[in-house]
Parts: sequence; structure tokens; C-alpha cells
Amino acid sequence: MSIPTKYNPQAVEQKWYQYWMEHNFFHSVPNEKQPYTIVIPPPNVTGVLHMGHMLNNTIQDVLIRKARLKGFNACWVPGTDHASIATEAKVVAKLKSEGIEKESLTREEFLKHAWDWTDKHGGLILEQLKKLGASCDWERTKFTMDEQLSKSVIKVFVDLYNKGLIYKGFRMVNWDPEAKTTLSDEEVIYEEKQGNLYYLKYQVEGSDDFVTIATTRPETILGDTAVCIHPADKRFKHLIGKKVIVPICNRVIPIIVDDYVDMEFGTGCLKITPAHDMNDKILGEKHQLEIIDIFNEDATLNKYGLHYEGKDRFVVRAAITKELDEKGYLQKVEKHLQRVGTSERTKAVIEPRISAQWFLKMEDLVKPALKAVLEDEDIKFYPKHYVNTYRHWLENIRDWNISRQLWWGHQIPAFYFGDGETDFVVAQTKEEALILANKKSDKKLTLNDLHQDDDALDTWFSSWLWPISVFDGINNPDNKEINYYYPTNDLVTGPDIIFFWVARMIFAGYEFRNEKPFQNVYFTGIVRDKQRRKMSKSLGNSPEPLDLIDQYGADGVRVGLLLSSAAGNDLLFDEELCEQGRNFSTKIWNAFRLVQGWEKSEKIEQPEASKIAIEWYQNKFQQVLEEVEKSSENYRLSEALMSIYKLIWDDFSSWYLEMIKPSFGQPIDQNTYDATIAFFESNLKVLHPYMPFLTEEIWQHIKTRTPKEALIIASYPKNEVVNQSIIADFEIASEVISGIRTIRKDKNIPFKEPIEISYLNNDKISNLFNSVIIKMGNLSAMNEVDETVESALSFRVKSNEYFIPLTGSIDVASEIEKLTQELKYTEGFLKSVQTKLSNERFVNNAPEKVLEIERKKESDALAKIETINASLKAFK
RNA sequence: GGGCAAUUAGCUCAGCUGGUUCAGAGCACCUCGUUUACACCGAGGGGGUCGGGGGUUCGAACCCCUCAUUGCCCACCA
Repeated sequence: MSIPTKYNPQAVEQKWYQYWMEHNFFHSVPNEKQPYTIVIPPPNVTGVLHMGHMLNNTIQDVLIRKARLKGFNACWVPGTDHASIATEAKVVAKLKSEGIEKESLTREEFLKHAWDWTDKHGGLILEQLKKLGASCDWERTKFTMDEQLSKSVIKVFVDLYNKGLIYKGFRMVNWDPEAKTTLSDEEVIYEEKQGNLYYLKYQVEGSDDFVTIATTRPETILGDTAVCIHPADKRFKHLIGKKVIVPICNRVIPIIVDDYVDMEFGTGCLKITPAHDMNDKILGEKHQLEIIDIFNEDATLNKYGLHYEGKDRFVVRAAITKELDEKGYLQKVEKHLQRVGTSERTKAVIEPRISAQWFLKMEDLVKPALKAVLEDEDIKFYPKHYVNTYRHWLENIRDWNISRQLWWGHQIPAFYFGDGETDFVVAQTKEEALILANKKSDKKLTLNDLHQDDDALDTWFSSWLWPISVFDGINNPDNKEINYYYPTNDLVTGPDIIFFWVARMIFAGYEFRNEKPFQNVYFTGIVRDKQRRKMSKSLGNSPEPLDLIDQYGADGVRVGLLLSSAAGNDLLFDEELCEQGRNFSTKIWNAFRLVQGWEKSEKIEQPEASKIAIEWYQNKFQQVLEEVEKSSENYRLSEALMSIYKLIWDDFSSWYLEMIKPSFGQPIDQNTYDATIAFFESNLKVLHPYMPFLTEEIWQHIKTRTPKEALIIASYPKNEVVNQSIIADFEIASEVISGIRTIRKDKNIPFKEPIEISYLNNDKISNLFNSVIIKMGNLSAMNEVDETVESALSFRVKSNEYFIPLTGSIDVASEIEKLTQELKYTEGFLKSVQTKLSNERFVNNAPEKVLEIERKKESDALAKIETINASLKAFK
């Protein structure tokens, strides 16, 4: 059978993914084994795969595949999120492009469009994940608006309402005038913007006196209901108790006193607009001021805008400034850098607005969540420092505004039956609501009298249940699945959603199941380009993931992503990384080709070098296995992978295979062959989580296997005791081989030409590896001698000295020069060690172990100097 | 303004309890090589005042102080 020299991922990846699917290897059902569970951070249902998803899901797949190999019942639950704002925005935009305004549609009509859109584009991202090799249990795919999950959301709302944790309140909220919805604090992005600070004069009532206030938003003066000064401000003392007249609308408003005012800023005199500023609202409540809202929901002015009614806030800002100037109220305008809140989704400038919203009380939910992470370490964060961020947010948390003025999402199960503010009931169904409403109302109501709240719930109000609801643990709290899979093991996500999602899942876990939702949270970094810019569609700096997979193979891309993604560090993505991954694939492929091409023979005896090579690699493998375990435990996947990379490339391919390789055209003895195949298989097992396709392909090439013997469900190598001394002996042997190679190179001795070597074994180094050295150095002989060989090239490993006699002439001068250099360096080294050892305080304070090491350094150096001197003498 | 993190080779990063892995790895670079798996390769090699300054210590990349730069998060200064 001839095997191509290059591994061709395109040809095999599809094949193995299908194979795994056909044999149901990704599917999990509760059984007697220990579960290992991950729930995917559900991507937006209509989203497309980007590099962040690639990284995130590669990591999850590594974890899940490794758990599977280690004998856990591995279950990775995939799914998507309805992403209310993002998806609704997309649907609205699409309709608009077709000339349809959302306002012209009924809720039902709009939702039909939204579902059509979802059905058409939804889940594409999950299909893309399959190309990456993600071994999700696709039979469990969930969507946050599936019936079962929706029901969970509504049930939770009703329960929390009945517990008194959900309430309806009037609050200053972040209003997105473009999406016409409320945003949570987390959805507002503050941007530095150059604005102006306008100095406006307000006439003091009953006098010709004026006070000047400074504002960044002159249009809001129409909503002013007070002017505020600091009680200690002597400049305005005479104004206390007086009133001022607001320009243009001529409203007479009081001057109030409060130490909230910063005397240093602006004029020290502050206008108060309770409807349009968070702090003003607080002051307004404190001083019982009138609230005048001057905006419509699209941020155009309403009737309080007088002649500006119907115009946009920014248009009015310019116009009113002009009017104020013309009428003499504008004293001056200064440039002013301010932070403006904008909508994460629509980029519109946020308008603080008072409106009726639903809130979830946070105080009690926070307590167990803080304790779990900070005190008990019931839940661990990797990297650990994110607990600080987490704590800070939880300790300063405000009630969660859970209503959104959107249609796409879970409609709030509150039903209104009258005009009063409390004329509503909360129930899971309209029918149940009717019963409750009839108890509450004097009138006899019918279903038609009930009107459900128009608002939908915040997307995160469904995704906070995700680890529970995917196993139906809300509707069915004692079912077999939730009892088996929950709490899940690892959560892999970005630190940007630590508040949105991670913290809230923890709240939900303790609130609804009295238990953590997951044990470990692994925060990935952000994928950036080489210039450290975040990869984004708008910048156009993000490669198309599927193109990368086409080009380098999924395994290559996975390796590329993982190799440089230290936990929590941002990943500077560069296609070169994928190239490295691809090269690694080819390397392994060729190692396989080599082994596969050997002819076996039971008749020939096993060479000595092969015996020792096998013993060495056995131990080397175990040593690396241990390293990999240690790195993995700490979620240092890039380190784990690098260890495996070096094991396979350097130790296995460059060393082991060269040690046991039969001469050209010769067969290999059966024992060595069998051992090599076993090593190859162990390598594949360890590598499989990282490079699933390539490893399965080779695994099945090595011999014919039944589906039950597939690599994906093989058993991971067991840890064994490592014989450190053989590894140390090899280190020395490899240095000797290296020394021989260097001399061959320096002196242009072709590798094909066998040479003889003799050595002074000053260190009493074991000669275990001599047969290996002979083979790898292509030596005709290797003799231990008692004294320095004259007229030979030499090199030293530790204090051992190795001699290569030359048939031709030696450049004596250059040999002497080299030896002199080495002598100089060693003497310098010796001196530094001796200085240390003659320092009394060092000798008195340093632990015995350190002293021993220093003394050994000293004796080694002395011995080495002796051998160099002997060689020098021989030359002279 | 407050907090967190980072700063080590050209690049990306390790370096865990201060002392044998103490200055490392991968990639990149340089030299040589078409040796019978692999040029997507092999062998060999160069490259660092461990951000600056101060301190503690017998001993500091590591601990403390300070400054600088960068990134992220939080915060209502009109």
C-alpha cells in the first residue's frame, strides 16, 4: 500500500466526523460511570462562527474528548441563544430593507417573520462547529426559546414574583431610542466624546440678577425643575430660598441646596432635570421636585419641548443653543470631554429615562454566589484573579432590570385587567391568570379582559438557567438527567460576560437547585490580530474560520489556536500558527509512513540499541504524561499541547525512531516493531483531544478496528512510575551524540563515514547508552580509555572527555585556541562558585542542599579543568 | 478617579515555595545538508542589564517600595 507523503486533512476529516456520528460516540445517557459535563455558551442563533468561537469551542472539545478517553461519561450540550436585541435588530433591519416597518406589524406578524429568519439562519453556527470537530451531543441541541426552556423561564419568573423578588418599579433606565428599548447597565458602552459645556444664565425671580449654570445638554433645560447650589458656597449664599426663571419656557423653579454639588466644576451651580439624569432624579426625590419628561420614546421632544416638539434631541440642542444665544441667555461655550453612554447593539446614544420596568431583587441572590466563589471555593476561576472582578460587581450590584421593550423573546407573564397600577396578576398561563385576576377584581372578568404585558424578558433571564434548563431541571426538578449531569464540570467562556452570564448562572444555580452550576470556570482570552486589535467584522481583520480549516485542516487550526493561548491571555492570532499545526500533522503522518513501511521479521535478534531505546522512551513518555496531567489540571492547555508536541516531534521522531530504525532495506525485529506500534498508539491517545481527525485516521490505519475500538473511545494511558535515572543517562548520551555531530560538522566529516571514539569516563557515567551512541553517531568503535589521547579532537560532557583521533592532520593551533577558551570559561565559573563558598554568611545561612550543589559544582569544575589541561599538554 | 493584570530573546509566552532545570520553550533568524519517513525536513548556531530606580536578603526575574508604559474592568461629576 502506498501512502501519500503529505497528510490530506480535507479527505479524512469529513469521513471521521461522520463515522463518530454514525456510531453515536458523542451521545451520552446517564449510566453508572462518572459524568463529565460541559454546557456550551450558546452562541446567537443567527450568528456565524468567528475566531473567538473557534478558540472557545476547541478548548471545550479538548476537555470533553480527554474526559471521554479517561473513561468519564462525557456530555457536551450544544445549543443556541435567541439573543433578543441582536436578533430583533437584524429582523427589523431586514424588514426595513423590504419596506416593512416594525410598527406596521402586529406582534404575531412580527414574530412570524422572526421565526422565519431564525429557521432560515438558525443553527448554521452549530453546523460550522462540526467542521471544527466539536464532539457535542447533537441529540441534546437546545434553543433558549424551545418550548421546554421557555416554560422554565416563565415558571422561574412566576416563582420569583411570588417570592416577592420580582417587582415592577419606575426607574431611571438606560433607554435606547433607536431600538426603543431599555438596556441593562452592562449593555451600555461609554465612549469619550468631545462635547461642549454651555454656560446658561437663569434670571433670579423678582430681580435683574442672573445665575449661571453649566450644562452639557442645553435642550434639557425644558425639563428643569430646580437649580442646586452647595450649602457652603459663599458665592451663592444670597440666593438661598429664591427662585429662578428657566429661559424659553419661563418656568419658575426653586433654588435648592445640596452638598452633592461640586463647587469646583462649571460655575458651582447645577441645574436639576430629574427626568433625564440619574443623579438629578435622586436629588429630585430627596427634595421632592416635579419630574418633567420632555422626550418621546424615540428621543424627539414632546409637548414640553414647546416649539421644538417632534424634533430630535440633537437637532434641538443646536437650535436651542442658537435661540438662547440670540436671547442673551448663553454666556459662553467651552469644549468639554465627556463620557457618553451608547448602546452596545445599535450604537445610539443612551437616554436616561424614567419608565415602568420589571426588576429582580439581587440582594439575597448574591449572598450564596459570593460565598461559593470567595469563601468556599466551591467554584474555581481560571485564571484566579477574575474573582476580584466578580466580587467587586457582586458587592455593588443593583437590582436587575429584566424587562425589554422587544417582541422577540419570552413575553412577561403579567396580565393586566384594569387601569390601576396594581391591576395585574402574574401567572404561567392566561387561564391561571384569569382565576387570580377574578379573585383580585370586583368585576367578573373573562379571558378577553386580560392583556398580557407587552415586554419581553432580558435574554440573560433565560440563559442564566442554561445549565439547569438544558436538563429540564426547572420544570422537572427531580428528573434523572438533571440529577446525573448537574452540577456540570467546566464552563469555558470569555471574561467579557462574567456579569451578564457567569455570575447570574451562579445565582440561578443556588436559587433554583441549591447547588453550584459548575465547578470550574475557564476564561479564555480575546482573539486579536497581530497588531493587537480585536478581531471584528467591521475591521475586516478576522480570517474566515472555515477557509482556515480548508487550508490547514481542522487539526492544524486547533493546534494553531491552542499553542499560543495561555489561559486568560489574549491570543494574537497569526496564520503562521496554523501552519505550524499543519506541519505537525505532516510530521506525524510521515513518522507513521516510516513505521508502516517496515518489514517485520521474527527471526532477527533485537539490537541492543533498540532495547535501550524502548526502555528509555517508555519512561520519557511517562514523564511527559505526568507533565501533561499537571498542565491540564491547571487549564494550561497550551503547555500541555506543547509538551506533547515536543514529545512526538523531538523525543519520538528525532530520537526514538532514529535509534531503532533498521538499516535501509533491512527488516525490523518483531519485538521492537511491536513496542514501537504500542508507543505510536499511546502518542495518538494523548494527542487525540487536540488533533482528533489525524489521530483517528492513523489509529485506524495501524490496524483494522471495529467501531468499539475507535480511538475516540479508547482508554487513556495510565500513569506509571518514571525511572528518572534512565532519562538522565539519555540526556548525557544525547549530549555526547551532539558533540560528535558538532565535530563532524566542524571538520567536514561526512556522516556516512564511520569514526572511532574513545573516552575518559571521569564521571563514571553508565555505558547503558553506548550502543545508541554508536548507532546515532555512526561510530565504528567506542572505547573507554585510561588516559588522555594525544593528537585527537576532543569535547567534554560534564567531566567526561571524548576523543576522536584523526587520520589526517589536525589544526593544532585552532584546537589549542578552543581548549583555551573553554578553560577560561570554566575557570571563571569556578571562581564565582568558590567566592560564594568562601562567603561565611552564605555557608552559615544557606540550606545544606544548596551548599551541596555548590560543592558539586566546584568539584565538577575542578575535574573539568584538569581534563582540559591534560589535553592542552598533549597538544604542546 | 478607583481596581485588576501585564512588562523576560525579533515575536508569542513559561519560569510554581527566593537557592540546579535560573536565565528557558515554540516560532522566526543564521550556517550547513537533496543521509534510504518527512525541505510542511534534518543537524548545528547566534540572540536577553528579566521595563527604570531604590530596598530586604548570604542570595532576587521571583519579596517590598517607587516610577514608567500597556491592556482590561468599574465609577453619576453637570
